[in-house]
Amino acid sequence: MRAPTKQTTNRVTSYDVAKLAGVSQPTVSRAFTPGASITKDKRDRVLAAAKQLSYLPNSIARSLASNRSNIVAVIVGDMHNPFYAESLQAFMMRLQETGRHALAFTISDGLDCDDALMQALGYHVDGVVVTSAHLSSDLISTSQDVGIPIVLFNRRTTDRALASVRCDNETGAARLARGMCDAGGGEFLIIRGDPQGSTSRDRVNGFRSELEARGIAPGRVEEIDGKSSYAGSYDAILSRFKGRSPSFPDAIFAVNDIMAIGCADALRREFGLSIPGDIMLAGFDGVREATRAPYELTTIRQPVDIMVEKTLELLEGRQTGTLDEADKSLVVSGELIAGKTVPGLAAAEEKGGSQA
Amino acid sequence: MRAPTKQTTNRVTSYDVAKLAGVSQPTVSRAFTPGASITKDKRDRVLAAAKQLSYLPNSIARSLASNRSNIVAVIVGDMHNPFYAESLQAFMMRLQETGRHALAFTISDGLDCDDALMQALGYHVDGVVVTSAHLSSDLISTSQDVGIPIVLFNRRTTDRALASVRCDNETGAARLARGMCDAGGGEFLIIRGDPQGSTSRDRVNGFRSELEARGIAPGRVEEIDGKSSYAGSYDAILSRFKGRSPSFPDAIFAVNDIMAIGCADALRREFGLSIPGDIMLAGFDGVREATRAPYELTTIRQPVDIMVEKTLELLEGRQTGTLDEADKSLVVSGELIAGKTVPGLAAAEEKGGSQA
DNA sequence: TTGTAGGCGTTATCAA
DNA sequence: TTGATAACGCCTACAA
Repeated sequence: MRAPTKQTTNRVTSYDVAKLAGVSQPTVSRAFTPGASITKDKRDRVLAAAKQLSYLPNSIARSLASNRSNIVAVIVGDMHNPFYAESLQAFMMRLQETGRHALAFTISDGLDCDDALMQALGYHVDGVVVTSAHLSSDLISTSQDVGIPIVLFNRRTTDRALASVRCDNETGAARLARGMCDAGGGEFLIIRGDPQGSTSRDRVNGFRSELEARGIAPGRVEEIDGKSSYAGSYDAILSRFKGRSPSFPDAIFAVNDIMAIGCADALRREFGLSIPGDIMLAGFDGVREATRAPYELTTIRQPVDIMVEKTLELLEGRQTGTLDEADKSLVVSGELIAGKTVPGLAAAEEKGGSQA
Repeated sequence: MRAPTKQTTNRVTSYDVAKLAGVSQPTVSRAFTPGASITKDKRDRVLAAAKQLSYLPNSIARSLASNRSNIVAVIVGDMHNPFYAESLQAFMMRLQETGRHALAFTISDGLDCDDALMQALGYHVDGVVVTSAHLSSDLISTSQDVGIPIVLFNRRTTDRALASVRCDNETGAARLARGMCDAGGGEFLIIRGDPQGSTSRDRVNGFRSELEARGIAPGRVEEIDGKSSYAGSYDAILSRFKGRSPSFPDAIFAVNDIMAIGCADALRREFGLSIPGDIMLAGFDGVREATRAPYELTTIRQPVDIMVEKTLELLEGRQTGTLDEADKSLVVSGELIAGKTVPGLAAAEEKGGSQA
């Protein structure tokens, strides 16, 4: 019951529609442009013809002509970390809501962040969001030559002025440290993530600073590498405490939730410990998984939706909020999720502050 | 220290490079085309000039001219289900490895699958992968007019001949039913997913058929709706067994892992049950989370990498494996992950079969 | 192997 | 408001 279009396979263009509707080609273009000056009558005629021919405006051609792709590249590091899966999801949704789309890249063995950025730039995307990993200075300057804005998400960089959006990692981690001290922590273990990444570093620093401020000697704070992943954290805990007669710390701070989850599973499964009965635990990110029954993790929730919104605003040059002058980063504050893995925190929150 | 390019902001084209390198524009094009006929000397000169100007070939223009976008749209339903996050990850990786990229769409309140497909078609992508949700027949025929191939992933459709790749859901579910019967199951509960979706239906049917074949009366198999999500499943279990003096089944089959996980958490947390001590549990998909310490779920692993590979082959018209004539679907078999939530299965697997 | 000429389907500019 | 015409940046013949 479809119209007897002449083309055998595909490729209906605005000219075909124009001919059928009895208008010029640019008029067809206008009919598909919201807010263009065109009479309702013509627009209707064009749309009818378009429907009849199964015409769809070619976004590729539009991009070329308008020099705007409506595509934002999103480079995401580790999709196995639910925080990044959630973030990608949030970017997709927000972009779609505003008529744009996400060209998604993942970092893997074969493709590092520079490669991904390079390829993204080739599409002349409207912007690039980098959620993880390192960018070489070379690539950054290339992107500036090409005129494509980049914003780092949940990362910052000191060596170069590159816009970024992140959570207040230091303060959040300090809040957790305070809670753990209040709950009686004396010996601490930190499971760090990527030592190269600013996020892990900032959280570790925030945590340690607060401990020092509380009079905890640095010697009572150990640090191990959880490789930013569930398995990395699980294995790190296992190999750290296996064999010797284990002497566990009072409290563990995993630099992100997925490592906290891996840590919790390891502590229970491998050592039969209970949380927080035997040992306190806190994470960071506030992913869904962390709130589930086996964990109910004490953590700091990153406000992903807000961060995504801010990131896209920065890409567009719009800019709400105050940029940190030093490093061009926009910092939003995290929300303490009391959870149940640090005793006393929930009550403290209700009273609106620390019970120091 | 960069070259004194004349343009103020951006927009270096192949003509600029050609001029600097002293060649024609198509030669520049060839220099960036693997396997094009060009002397090494010229290629080197072009590449040097390109680097000096920070030139990047414009993929958009290339798409328009060559009528090949190297972009595949991936429409993903629920990113909160780790199976889909994993699948998207796998698609991104495979596409990147072959010089293509994923334009990612997510289904949400504001954008249904038809909308997403429509927008994807507008980009004249090389193909569309649909991992979830319904497509209207209208849109499908439109896509055929436009000549863009669509492949369903983990879905099939009966009403129209649309290519699809899926796991052998019936056989997998039947395998689980067999294991549960062997382990002494007599009363069953099925937590189904989207009743509209073929995947849930197929698994339910496969499970029920096997039970019947084993002589389990249909009246001993109950079915509830878990809404394909963790929370949906958790709540379904909660409201099904709360209040009345609970009479639990022997075995629960959740149609996917994320629901099985929600079910496990609910059974333990809300009712203090142990798995498989008090009740057996099986899932489907084989996501990472299901293998973790708190769950060690008995499930069927979908071979995501293979399915992704097959899906992309179908998009390209290449086609290994045998298409089911009836519904154009390519079916791969799942792998039983014995886990620990159905007793005896691990042993049975070692012996290479059912112990019927 | 290389260069010339034309076209991909749209938006942008400018008259009418 | 509408239509002619010229970009947008590249690829694909075709000819040299």
